[in-house]
Amino acid sequence: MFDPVSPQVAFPELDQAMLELWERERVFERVTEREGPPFVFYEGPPTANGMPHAGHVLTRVMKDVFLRYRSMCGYQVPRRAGWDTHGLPVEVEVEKELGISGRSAIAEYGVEAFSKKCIDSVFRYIGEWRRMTRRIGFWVDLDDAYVTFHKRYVESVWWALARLFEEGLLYQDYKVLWWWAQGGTALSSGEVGQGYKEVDDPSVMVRFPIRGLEGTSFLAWTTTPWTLPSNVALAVKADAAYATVALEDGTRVVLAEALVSKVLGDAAHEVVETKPGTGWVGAEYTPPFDYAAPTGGPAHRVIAADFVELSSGTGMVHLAPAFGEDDFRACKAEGLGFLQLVQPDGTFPPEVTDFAGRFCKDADRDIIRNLRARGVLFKEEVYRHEYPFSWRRMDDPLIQYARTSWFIRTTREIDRVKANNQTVHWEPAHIKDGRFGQFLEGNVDWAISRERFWGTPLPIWINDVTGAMEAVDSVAAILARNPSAFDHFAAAKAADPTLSDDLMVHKPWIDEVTWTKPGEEGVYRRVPEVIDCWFDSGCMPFAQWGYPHDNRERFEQTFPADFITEAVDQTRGWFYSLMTISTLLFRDAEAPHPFRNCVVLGLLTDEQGRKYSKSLKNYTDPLVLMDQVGGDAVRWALYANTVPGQNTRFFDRTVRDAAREFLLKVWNVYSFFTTYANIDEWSPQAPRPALSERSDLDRWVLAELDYTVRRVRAELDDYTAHQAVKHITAFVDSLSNWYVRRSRARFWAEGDSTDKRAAFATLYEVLVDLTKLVAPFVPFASEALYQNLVRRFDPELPSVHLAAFPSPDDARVDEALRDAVTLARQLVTAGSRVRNEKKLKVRQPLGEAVVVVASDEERAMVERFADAIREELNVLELAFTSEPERYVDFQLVPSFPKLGPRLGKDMPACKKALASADGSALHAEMAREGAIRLRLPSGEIALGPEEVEVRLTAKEGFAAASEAGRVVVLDTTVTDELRALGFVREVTSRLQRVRKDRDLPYDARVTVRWAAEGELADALLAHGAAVAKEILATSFEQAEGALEEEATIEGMTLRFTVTH
RNA sequence: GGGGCACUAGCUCAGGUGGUUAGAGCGCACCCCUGAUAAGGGUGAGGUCGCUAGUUCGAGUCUAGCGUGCCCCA
Repeated sequence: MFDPVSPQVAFPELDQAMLELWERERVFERVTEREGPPFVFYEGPPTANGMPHAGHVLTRVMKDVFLRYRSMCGYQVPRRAGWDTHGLPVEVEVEKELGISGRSAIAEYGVEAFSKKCIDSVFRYIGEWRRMTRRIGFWVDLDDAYVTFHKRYVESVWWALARLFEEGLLYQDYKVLWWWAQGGTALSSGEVGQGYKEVDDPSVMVRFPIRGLEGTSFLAWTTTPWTLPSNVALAVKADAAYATVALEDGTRVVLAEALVSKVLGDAAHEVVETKPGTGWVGAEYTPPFDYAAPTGGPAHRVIAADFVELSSGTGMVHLAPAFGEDDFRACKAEGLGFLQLVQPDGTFPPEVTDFAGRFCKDADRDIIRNLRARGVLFKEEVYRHEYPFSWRRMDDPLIQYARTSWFIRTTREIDRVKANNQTVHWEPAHIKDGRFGQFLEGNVDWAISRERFWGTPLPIWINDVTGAMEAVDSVAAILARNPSAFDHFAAAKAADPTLSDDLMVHKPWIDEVTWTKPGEEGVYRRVPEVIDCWFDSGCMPFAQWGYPHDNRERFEQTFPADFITEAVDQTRGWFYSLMTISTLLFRDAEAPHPFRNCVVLGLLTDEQGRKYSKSLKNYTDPLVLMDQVGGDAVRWALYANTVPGQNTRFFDRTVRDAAREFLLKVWNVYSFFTTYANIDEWSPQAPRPALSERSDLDRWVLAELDYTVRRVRAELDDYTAHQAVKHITAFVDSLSNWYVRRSRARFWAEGDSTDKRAAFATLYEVLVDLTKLVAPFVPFASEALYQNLVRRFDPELPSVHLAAFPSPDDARVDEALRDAVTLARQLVTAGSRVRNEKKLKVRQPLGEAVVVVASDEERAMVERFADAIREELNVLELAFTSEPERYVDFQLVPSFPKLGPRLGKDMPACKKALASADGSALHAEMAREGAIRLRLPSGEIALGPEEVEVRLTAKEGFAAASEAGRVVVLDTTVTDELRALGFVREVTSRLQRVRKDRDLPYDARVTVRWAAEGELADALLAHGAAVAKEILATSFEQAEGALEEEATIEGMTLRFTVTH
């Protein structure tokens, strides 16, 4: 016996039961411990210091489906979790918690205490992450996760950095970067990109008096007035024309000729001279401020630069090399000096006497006022543009700021990275040469250092006297240089035994590590920087094992990954860091590495296409949704609705639809099966008829199943889950709406028969395979089915997830059968349309349906399923006509795919010739001769039967309809006999309803007494036995007197009593 | 300013290698079925496939330009 299965099911409760089952039976452990060829997966480490949302759910279920699939295919699939624990996000959370902000505040609070706080903060929401991960059914080993701040992990990262240093790929340079002054650090381009917002900024034109030309000034333009005290040069466009313009007040200004009217507008002016930009190169001028002089080279002269544009401003650009990347490069190329009159905290230094101590951008207004007062300001405007702010604190504007910084020379190796990229399978494919490829094209050296606290310390020590540098790759390497290097940490640990050993490789303790070298003066001291946390996560292929200090074998076994997937925002994040680091370090490895297949997921948005956001509250907490409709519904909805790389509007309705359309349909079939199997005491151990003994319907559904298995395997091998879902959905529809519907009577037939045994065996086999087929997608429901359908009879495997994924079975393949059913269903559709149009309800039997098909092959196909078509259309006879011309018009259309290559330019003529010819005659000719001849302008051609399609259209005047080129004609005459049969159906239906209303067991026998008059009575007298059989009545007798119930059929009264 | 992606039915979305009747779900209208039943199913209406050119015998599909939206970068 199977457990009885109610058609009503509470999926959330079922989820819980399955989760408990998995834990009780250690299913996850058994899956991962199994032997098999490896399928390597890398988990991109999330940061657990924020709440997980639906987007995280998407990546987790997408990882899960492919991993479960591979496990079921016999691979050994390691599923190690990881956590990203360093970096600015963590620091900022702690700052918020402490109510402090900025580098100096942290230094004041104490770096030691701050680092301890960071460790506490990193796993603040790990409970929520664990709960979400478990609830959605993502199998990952959270208890053996790699953690980026662990000493062993940090040492691996050090090893990577030391290698790069030795190869000259890690260097220090002075560069202009986006600088977060309040936070005291530079930001990576990815971080900067997250902080753009639209703001109004001043745009000023300032007079720069030309030396030696009394009364004449360059008119230069800038949008950052606060950089004017640090002016070093002016830039012109070499080949542009520059005009000297006399103004009303007698002064003269120089600016690009093209911009004269735009800048001066209606004001009276006269162009007195024009010369090219090159004519001004070298000219000297007096800068607007003289707080300090540039050092290291000449200054205050005009240079030519190619980035000068004439679309706005004056065509003369103020250059402050300390505060602009272009400026820096241009001035350096000319050998000019340098001046940086803003301090790292963003304030003006004391020598800028008028503005000392003020935040530079806040001083813009007063600087403009000062310029105006001195008559140097020419014009002031406001312009609106996108400007970057700190993504962690959107009130803090970033500034471009020259700093010394550490870089990885990625540009030197970028061709290797590109070649590696070319071998990766990206899904969707356009990422390779699109977003990711383009990013590589624009590659710049990776600014890797951060002047912060909580991160992997840069493992470079510099001799404070000689300047010699050393990179170390481990604690052991440090101890080899100075055995007592960590004595201070040991002392700290003695004072506080809870101090984690992982902190010995972190600030501030690591900063106290020093050494000397014999015969060399000076002390080696560490540089102050930590590194970009993207470098940490990019090292995970080896750092998760502590390689190369540890686990060399494990690393080699798990490199490269077969599969990773994350959202599109990781293109410049994890995908880049993984591939770049791997390419630089493992240059001899066979490409692709460190990942072979990468699925790039789009963003989830709300119904209006807006990003999910906490402040808008425009999404339901995924945990709440799962508790309402179940984890499988959420998973299925995500697989069915998200295409890799595409944003998806995902909201509650999507999930509810998924439950209804898919899960409930499968569940209903399952419930149907168990109900009748139990009534018949059928069990899987019962003898099963061989395939050849089963009906066409059985072999059809098995052929469909096999087709689906092949398609689903192919799609999952290609990482296109959404396509796999489509094939499964189509199969479930066929199973439910054709196989089960057509087979119902076979299951409730009396007694025993081969056909009945075939039906049970077939539906059982289909359900078991379907269960395995959908297990990677909907692990909970499939497990529930498996437990009841399989495990109770075969306790060997405790879980569907330990079973083998269904394999193609050549014995089941039957394309002809699949085509025949497709045709039968098309004819049913056409016939249903006729009934609909003629208002002939299906319960009224009709005498005959005439089918018109185009060929003998089609006729044979139809005959194979004639019974089904008759029953579906409720007609007594299914006939074929010998004179199709009576009912239909024939039209021949060229088969374009077959004829196109042969005929080429003659195609339109061929189509026209066929359309204008007599279709019936052509059809007859084809039947007679096996080919038809057509006269085209270019000559005569012959077309074979494969080269044309025959289309039939129903003629007017018949109850007929065409579908896909076939026609069904119904005889709509309702004879008395047919009318009587209609009554029988009506009465049967009413009586069945009574059984159901009384909740009688499916196999309960009843007796019926009835009374009626006229033709209704005649019908029941004639066909009472048929009614009785249908409703399991042991007697069905006409009666007099008091009867309990009454029904009206076509205006006639039926009275009856049903007794159980 | 540069790059990427998208634009298909009222809504949400599918549509290998170009092939001539462009599909699904939801919604809507009409209807059917009734022991899979607090479900299920059928039929229908609804589409200049963003616009304009081009390549081709043939373009939702390929090319170019344009428009709109989103993402990324500057």
